Amino acid sequence: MKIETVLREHKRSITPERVKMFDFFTHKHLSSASDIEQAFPELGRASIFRTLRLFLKIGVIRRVALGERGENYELVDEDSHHEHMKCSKCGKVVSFESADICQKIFSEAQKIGFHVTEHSLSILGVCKNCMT
Amino acid sequence: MKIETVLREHKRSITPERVKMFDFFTHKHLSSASDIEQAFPELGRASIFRTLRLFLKIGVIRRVALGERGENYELVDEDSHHEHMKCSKCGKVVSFESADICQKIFSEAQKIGFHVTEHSLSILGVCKNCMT
DNA sequence: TTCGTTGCAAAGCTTTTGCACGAAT
DNA sequence: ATTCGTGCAAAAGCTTTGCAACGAA
Repeated sequence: MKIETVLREHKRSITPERVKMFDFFTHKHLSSASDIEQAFPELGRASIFRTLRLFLKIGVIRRVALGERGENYELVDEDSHHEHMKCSKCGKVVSFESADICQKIFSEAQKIGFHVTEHSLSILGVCKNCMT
Repeated sequence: MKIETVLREHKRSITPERVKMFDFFTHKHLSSASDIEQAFPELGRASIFRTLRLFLKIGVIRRVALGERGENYELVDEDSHHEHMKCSKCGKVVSFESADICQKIFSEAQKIGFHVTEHSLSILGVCKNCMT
């Protein structure tokens, strides 16, 4: 996915700030606003939040809830659905394929008469290492 | 479930503030800190947050993510697992049984070597009425 | 040139902390 | 009597907004 193309499709300007943030997500898969702020101190905080909102809106990233203050985001991957599990001791995050959970959610939504636009599974626990 | 018993089991004082908050959850199932603050203006904000944290810790309530600023909480129901779907137009929240999703999560966690302590599924969408 | 986007600073919310007073055990 | 919990006020963390200046189209 080329961010330039997506921005053009949505009639939004291609700016160095947006390209920087997009590139950041391609190498740090799960990031928060403050991760980005630390990585690019020259970016204004407001622009970071505005760009995150834009990326959400045009479907470039999605929110990932992990039971914390402050949201996390990751690039949307069209053809692979996964969710995250976070160790509340060491902070490690593990992802796993979740196509079947996705499917379950959609079928449940259909029963109720809901059109799902966004979903996120937040799992906290303790990893093998931290179980002592 | 009697809150007095649970508090006693955990060697915590039984106070009118804690009882009030517990009772509030029994009739308004999904609530945020500010819902409680509005319902009981006489309670200090700090005590509300402290009590929420206590209730979380002793397993009386659980966090419910709904893609918003500010957390929501609900009473833990030992023998029925459900999750929530929220309409982003009208704000309506619908819950649905999710025993099978729960099971899937636990089996996935086992594979990875994780012990799940808390999980929450956040689903946003558009309900039948709002689909125009 | 025009309109969208940025950075800064200030404001807004939600949540936490320190401390003295008051209540529960 | 002692310990635990409360309220207040202040601080801290995260996110949004207003506005003037700047850069993309």
